Amino acid sequence: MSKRRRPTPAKMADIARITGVHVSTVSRALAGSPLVAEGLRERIVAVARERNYVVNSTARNLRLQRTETVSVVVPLGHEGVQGLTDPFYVEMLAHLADDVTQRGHSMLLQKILLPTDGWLAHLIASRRADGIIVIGQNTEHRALEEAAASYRPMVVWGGHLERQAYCTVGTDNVGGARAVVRHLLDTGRRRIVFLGNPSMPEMLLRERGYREALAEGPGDAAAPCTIPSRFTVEAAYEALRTFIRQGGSFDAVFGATDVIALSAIRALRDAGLDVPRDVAVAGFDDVSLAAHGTPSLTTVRQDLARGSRTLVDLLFRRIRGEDTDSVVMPAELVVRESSASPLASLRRVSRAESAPSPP
Amino acid sequence: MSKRRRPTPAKMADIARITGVHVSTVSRALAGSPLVAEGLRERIVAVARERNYVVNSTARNLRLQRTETVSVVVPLGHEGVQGLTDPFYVEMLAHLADDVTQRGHSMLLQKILLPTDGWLAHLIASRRADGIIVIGQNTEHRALEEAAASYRPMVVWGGHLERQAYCTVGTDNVGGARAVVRHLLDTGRRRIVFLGNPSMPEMLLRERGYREALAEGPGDAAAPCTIPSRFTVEAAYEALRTFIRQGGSFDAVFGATDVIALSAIRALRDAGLDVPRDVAVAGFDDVSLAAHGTPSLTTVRQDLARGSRTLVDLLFRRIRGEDTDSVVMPAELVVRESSASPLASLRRVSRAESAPSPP
DNA sequence: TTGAAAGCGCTACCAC
DNA sequence: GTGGTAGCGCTTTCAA
Repeated sequence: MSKRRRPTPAKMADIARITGVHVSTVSRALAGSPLVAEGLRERIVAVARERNYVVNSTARNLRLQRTETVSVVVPLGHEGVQGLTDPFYVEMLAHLADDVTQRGHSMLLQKILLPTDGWLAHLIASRRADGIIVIGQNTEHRALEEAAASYRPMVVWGGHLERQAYCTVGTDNVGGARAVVRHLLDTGRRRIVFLGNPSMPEMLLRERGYREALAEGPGDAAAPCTIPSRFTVEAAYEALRTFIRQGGSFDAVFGATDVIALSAIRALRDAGLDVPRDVAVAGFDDVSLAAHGTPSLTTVRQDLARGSRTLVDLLFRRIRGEDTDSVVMPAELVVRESSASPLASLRRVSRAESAPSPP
Repeated sequence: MSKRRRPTPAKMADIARITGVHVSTVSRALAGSPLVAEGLRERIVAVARERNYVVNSTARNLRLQRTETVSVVVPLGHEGVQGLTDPFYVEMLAHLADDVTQRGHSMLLQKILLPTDGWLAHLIASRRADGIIVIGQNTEHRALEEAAASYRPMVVWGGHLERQAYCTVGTDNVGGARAVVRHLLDTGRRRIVFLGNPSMPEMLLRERGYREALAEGPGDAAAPCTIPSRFTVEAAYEALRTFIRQGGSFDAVFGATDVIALSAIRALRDAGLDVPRDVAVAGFDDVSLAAHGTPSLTTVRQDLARGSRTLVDLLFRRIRGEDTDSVVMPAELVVRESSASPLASLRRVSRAESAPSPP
């Protein structure tokens, strides 16, 4: 309603005037410089605190030629709001917020919906941040390659591809996928499908691990079969429903992410199939939901706390001008109910179902 | 490894030199001022684009006395990483990222773990942002009140309390809670417990709605009973398990949030109780998970897209110096499986259980 | 130890 | 229309 005047916040010159010294002395005092006499410094700090004065970071940053800010950017293809809602990204974000803050920097969060040409170059050129952390390559491998040619302080969470120019931190996607598919084969599954979108590097690597495990597996295992699906709840659900409706035959689903795998479980149940009796399901990520559903989800754990720490650590080294190699962290297979052996399930089921008809 | 020199990015003076005009002209041209001759402007813009020049926002902001940035801050008590992971916050964040970006501003994300005295005053004084959006009051009502006395551009997502000084946007918590509890009473439940932490304003209001509905309900309904629980998966699970173990008697649980309600379902199941046959469960928020679980969750929907838009809209009006009133949005009851009538369940169950029936 | 002054990169006012 | 210039609030070099 009323447009009252905003109270002008104190500036360094005000503090200087009040304490009767020059601004440069205030600046030194507030920065804890040993040049300022002990007593004077205390007096200045006291006045500053009393007036609730905090150094203007814009002016400070202009002078110092830095921003004390890290940009965290999430490129999303057609995933929309849902994309950022994937628990994987979220847990990563929460960790990054901690780790970046701990280094005394602010965190700028940027969602890039439907990346347009030059978005990354523009983001870099605007110099709103001292460094950039990109979460997930999505379909932006090319843009990242180009940016890395001239811009150093950037680290990417994602899959490590051959001969890539940019620095990544990520899990051993191939190894993790191999382990989980081998586990499915070991528990008697023979027609395993892959549900995911191999146009994203991480998914591509997981699919590669899937193919490798099948190639090394028993001779009676069915050939690899990839059902393309974006990584949203709805997309995965629909993709699998369609596959089932079209008569696709399989006894296990390896979802490229946990969100995909959990959607697969729902699609299977809605199609009247039992998990794990009829179809085993496994995912990738080990988001917190994975352990709590019914059935709980077999998956591959990614250590996000460590991932976040590594991302931030490498980024700050790059900001300092160092060069850093990519980091591939080991993956850990987590076996839960959704991939229980069909034989075990059969036993359990027969007990329940045979009860009414006493032999 | 090698500490290569970072290439110095172009500045406005460079563009001026190249095009043979003065910086002020470049500034005007890039700002699209009608003062610059058409042809000249195009030439300048072309050179800038070619050199990949983007205006230095720090310098620009210092000159313009603003930051083109909005701070989104999430105060967390003892919830830790889990707090930010609550799907409710996350969906809100994703929307805010869109809405803030759409206004041409950047979004600073700040998690405040275990708020210390003066955190908000400090955040405001640092002037890293033109305005602040606080998501959830948590236990910071006092701090918000104090800040609002002198700082205008701040909007808070949360419950609207009597005589509060700061501007909030939120759902009608009392009304939503009343509706859901009335629904539980209507479907035959009589011993309804509230699971949540009334020290947070939103939860307090939901608890008030719960009490009001019970007070207005049938005479044979049990007195209100609040089981204190923080809003993390683990806390809610443990709180209810303990209550059950101590012999608490109830036939319905109203969780203060969906995350709490979903944890309650797990706790009940693990205790051998069937939802909704033995105990009905309802939540608040309608996060995307609520619809997809087994059983699906009865809850109160909050319109986050609208909430986010309103928050951002009010904030920008306040940044412009306007005064704005708080907004309370209507709540919508969403009835799903978790609160199905015990009679209906009984019928279904008896059909299934009477078949084997050998005692 | 403290003060004075330059200057970070930009925008806007005032001349012409 | 365009150029010159002051100044946003701060840090740091150089003098004293």
